[in-house]
Amino acid sequence: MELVTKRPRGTEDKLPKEIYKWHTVEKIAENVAESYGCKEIRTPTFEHTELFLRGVGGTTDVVQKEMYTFNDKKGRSITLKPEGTSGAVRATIENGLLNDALPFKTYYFTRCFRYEAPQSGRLREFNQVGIEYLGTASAAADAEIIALANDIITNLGLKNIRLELNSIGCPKCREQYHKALKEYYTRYKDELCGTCLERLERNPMRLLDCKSEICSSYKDGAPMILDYLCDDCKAHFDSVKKRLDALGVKYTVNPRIVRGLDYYTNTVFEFISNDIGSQGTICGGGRYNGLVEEIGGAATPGLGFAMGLERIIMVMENQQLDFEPEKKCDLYIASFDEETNIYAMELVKQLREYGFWAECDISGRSFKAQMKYANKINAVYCMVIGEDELKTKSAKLKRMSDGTETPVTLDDKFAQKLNTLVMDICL
RNA sequence: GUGGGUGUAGCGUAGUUGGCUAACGCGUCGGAUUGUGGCUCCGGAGACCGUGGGUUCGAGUCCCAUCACCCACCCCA
Repeated sequence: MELVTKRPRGTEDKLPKEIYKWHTVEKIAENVAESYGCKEIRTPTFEHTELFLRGVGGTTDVVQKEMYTFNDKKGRSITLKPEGTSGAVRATIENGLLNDALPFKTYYFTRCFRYEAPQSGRLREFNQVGIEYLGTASAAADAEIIALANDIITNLGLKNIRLELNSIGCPKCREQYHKALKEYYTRYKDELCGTCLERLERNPMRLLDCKSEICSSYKDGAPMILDYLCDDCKAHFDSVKKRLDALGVKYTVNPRIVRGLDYYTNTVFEFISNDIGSQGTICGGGRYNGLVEEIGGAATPGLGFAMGLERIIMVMENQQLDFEPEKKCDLYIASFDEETNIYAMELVKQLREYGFWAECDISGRSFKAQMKYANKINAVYCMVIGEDELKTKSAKLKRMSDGTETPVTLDDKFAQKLNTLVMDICL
């Protein structure tokens, strides 16, 4: 068959046979987030482009060349979320959630879209779980949210993950730092690329993640933000570190972590794996004290992180970690003709009401083919309904693993009987 | 955006210096004397050889383009 068109570049189909991996990861992330008091929020897949221009920042790579932006039928500029924070924060402000008890803690699962060159661990549409805390400026919150991320990683069983930490200061120390950066880079002004000349004026920190060969070659000698932190920011960073020590969360300070989104202030961090190739960051986040105000809310501090679900699953696969196993069919009921098949359907319906995974033939297959099918789908039990069983309302439950049979009466206690048998197998 | 590698049925592969109806394994569907699966045996379906051009009497095999995937740079989740 010739397909009209294939799946777009950089996208993935998550197939039924591997979906249990996703369920495993999502469940653990959700449980941990809720144990910290986070409630789920669901926001639109697309937003007005303006949100990301303001939130993420007009000089970032994400905004400048990676967004899926288009005009809708009324000519509005719409953008598919390139990241989760902006939308979540917009929604909390718009719905007045910051008027309730603070801090406001929330989590979400979302798809993100970035037009990039796909490679291992980098897709154009990818999934992440995000956490956001709004309304607390305390270093305790920084430590708690990093611990939260760490807990998810630990509960998933991930090994060899390192946490890198940095502080990029507040607007006050940023001012000093920008001045130093500007001074440094102005020396090479003649060699810088066009966008960097613009960055030099508008946002000198973005010079540090330019990909052009010449600009990036000056990165190593550039001044580092840690040396320009004001007293408050230094104290904040020290407190975060102290608290992480107390919580037993191991980290290394990496002064080069800057993060590609403009909204970050103070603490920034990344959890990194070496097991999945060069795109090893499985979690990234930090504090963003200016974001709420930037997109139109009352000045409110905030912080958060996002984990890349595809990358986490890759790590788990490479480390051969356990996922919650797939469910199996509890009972398959085979039959012979229309009459017995209809009775089988009735029984299956009852069992499903009890929460069992029960199946019978819906393809008009021969009895033998039905048995083969039961075997193929890994049914735990199977039962045959023929003329006799129909007449006597009794049958045998056959355990497929070893063939042992248990006689049962097909009355209203049948489901309970099956339940005890299924439970026995689990033990 | 820049390099390198790859593209044959659902999956994994073979296809010799270009030559006849493109092969094999797994999977799938069916069958092996009428009510019991897994093993074995037999059979069926399923591929315009990524796509489009070109060279040639003739191309899965050669050339060009294009698309996609993989890996890396970079950046990030």
